[in-house]
Amino acid sequence: MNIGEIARRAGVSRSTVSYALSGKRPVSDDTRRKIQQVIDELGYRPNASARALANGRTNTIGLVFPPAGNHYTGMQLDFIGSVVEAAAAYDYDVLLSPSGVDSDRSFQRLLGERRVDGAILMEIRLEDDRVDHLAELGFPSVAIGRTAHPEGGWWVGLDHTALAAACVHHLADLGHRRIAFVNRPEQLLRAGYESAHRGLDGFTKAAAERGLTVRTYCCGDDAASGQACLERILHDDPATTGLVTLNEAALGGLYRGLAQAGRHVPRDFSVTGVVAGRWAETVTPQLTAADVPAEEMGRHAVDLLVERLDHPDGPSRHHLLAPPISLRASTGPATAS
Amino acid sequence: MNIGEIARRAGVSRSTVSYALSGKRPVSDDTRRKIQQVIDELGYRPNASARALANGRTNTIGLVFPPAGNHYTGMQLDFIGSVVEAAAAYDYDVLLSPSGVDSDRSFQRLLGERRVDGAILMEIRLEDDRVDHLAELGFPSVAIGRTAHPEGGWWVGLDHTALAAACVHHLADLGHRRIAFVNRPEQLLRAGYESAHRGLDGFTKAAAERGLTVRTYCCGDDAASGQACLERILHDDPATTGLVTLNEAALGGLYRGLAQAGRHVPRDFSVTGVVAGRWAETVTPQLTAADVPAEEMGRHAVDLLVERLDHPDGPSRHHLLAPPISLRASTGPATAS
DNA sequence: CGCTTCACGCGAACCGGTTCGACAACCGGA
DNA sequence: TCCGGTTGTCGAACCGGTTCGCGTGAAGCG
Repeated sequence: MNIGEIARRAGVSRSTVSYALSGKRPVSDDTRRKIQQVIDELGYRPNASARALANGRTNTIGLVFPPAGNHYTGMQLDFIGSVVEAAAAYDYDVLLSPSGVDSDRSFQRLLGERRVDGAILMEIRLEDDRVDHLAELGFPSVAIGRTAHPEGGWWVGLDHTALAAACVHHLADLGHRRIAFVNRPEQLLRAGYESAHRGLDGFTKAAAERGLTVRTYCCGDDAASGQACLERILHDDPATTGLVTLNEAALGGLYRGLAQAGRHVPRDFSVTGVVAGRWAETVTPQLTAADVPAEEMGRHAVDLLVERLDHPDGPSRHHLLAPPISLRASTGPATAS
Repeated sequence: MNIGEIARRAGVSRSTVSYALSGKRPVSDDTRRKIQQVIDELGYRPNASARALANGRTNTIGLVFPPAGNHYTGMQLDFIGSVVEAAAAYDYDVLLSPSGVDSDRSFQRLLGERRVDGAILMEIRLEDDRVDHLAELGFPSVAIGRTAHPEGGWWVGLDHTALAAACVHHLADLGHRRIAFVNRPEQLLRAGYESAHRGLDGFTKAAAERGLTVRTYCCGDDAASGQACLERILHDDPATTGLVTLNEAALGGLYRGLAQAGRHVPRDFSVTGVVAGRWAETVTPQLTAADVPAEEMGRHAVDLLVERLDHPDGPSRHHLLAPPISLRASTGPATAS
């Protein structure tokens, strides 16, 4: 069942059916009604591939996300969900593309074979060849994250530097003098992940400003690693009274480590960081944290991409977000020890 | 840059280029080399829409997942990740389709417009019109979950009945006599979600078998609801000493409620349920639970779908999984009270 | 009444691939 | 030398839409 069949049954030509559907040329009410009736009767829908071939747009956007090998964090899930939902509102479908080790292959599929009109990139690195590559090609894309040279690019990012610094100031204001930083896994830091780098920067600078004694750690994205990391922290400096973390997935393990060391949160030890709000609330006591507005970021990314697709020659745009710290129950004044 | 351009530069016809690429007819080594050289030079890749139009296959599978309105659980994330990864291994892309309120619209896009060759459905209901609809159409699809009448269908499911029963027996063996069941939200139960129904069934029957006193609850998919639910449980029957849950997202809240009621896990109260292993380990004490093998299920679903696509006339297949309970630290003998 | 104007619909070309039938060149065997 | 079979290549048709240019009949106008 194709457009020719509809045309035949309605007693008109294929082009007339096409115009009746698209409205790009006037069609008399009579014929339009007749065509619509046949379409409803047969439940006809135009073939997406044929349409994409003819007018050069697939009405699909690609979402390039990290490989499953690493554990997913809740934040990534929220990104995916909100991107899909926002795209649906614009009548775009979302094609998932794992950007694994051989990111070239996946990229070739998306771009070279023209499967998508534009792309949204997650898990950005400070020096990101994917971003550079797309920029060179002039291919419409929006990054969720910000490279070291974001000027002139399209992105929506989180001000990790400021957020980590805010966490440090929060702890310093409470009187903490010896604190630790729990980062994402070392492998990601070495790969240049922007959140890991900027977060670390913000933490280090703010701590220096306040004259704090600090230690920084990398930690795997799971509970067991979090627990192990906390043991190292207390082993390296038992006088530590607080920590800042970017590592959502390790949070449960950090709490467990504290409980087993007999440190009560927040009486003996304060915990804070940058974490999606929904996850900050699952731990007890609930985490005082800068809540990552993942859903808002996903929506923004789609809005920007659609704008870029609709106005290819418009100026580049971006959003830099810096949500405030939500005070919950995991931080408190440093005890005189 | 298209196949005609390649043909021109290589001094051959378009069909020869096509055959050189597909290998469906012999091409002399000389011409093949010449063609390959031009292709490499120009970085040519065949247009996916054109190819899909010509041979009737998109090399894309649709993943129909629940709308973002409800919170996602970690399990769903694991499904998505493993499906994408498994599909990539077969050279399939994955198109995400939110099956929201107007699931018809999204379905029409996927099927009517022929965007995908097959589909994987998540969040199955006992009476699921999507499954029925696809079965009527003979459209290749695989369900992650099992309807009330799974005979002759393609699916990969979890034996929630058996798993919930196993949890009850585990608690009963430890001497618990009064236990509660914490289900998914009431809205989902009413909608007929299979895990909620079968889990409840398994719990109820096993409890009756063991002569236990039980209460069952529905609980929202977030920590606050979990905490509230636990308060209700202890209010309704303070002598309750254990619970079984399917609700991953509420788990943190349940623990918090217990802590605030002064019940120590596992000394005063035992907690168990059916939860993805990775999340069972984030809480303290770690949850004794039947670990949902989400990644394995996603892989199986893709395997089945690809088999169905390759052999449209083969007999239907399915996998019913029933992972054992992993003993961790959240259950213990009932205290004589 | 003859002329322009406009609304409407048609046919053909095109998007970029795949596939089928035909044909030329070459080979060995009778 | 002629014939039959291979091998390699080509042209044309096709997949199912969109879009451009043109023709036609009716309405508008002096």
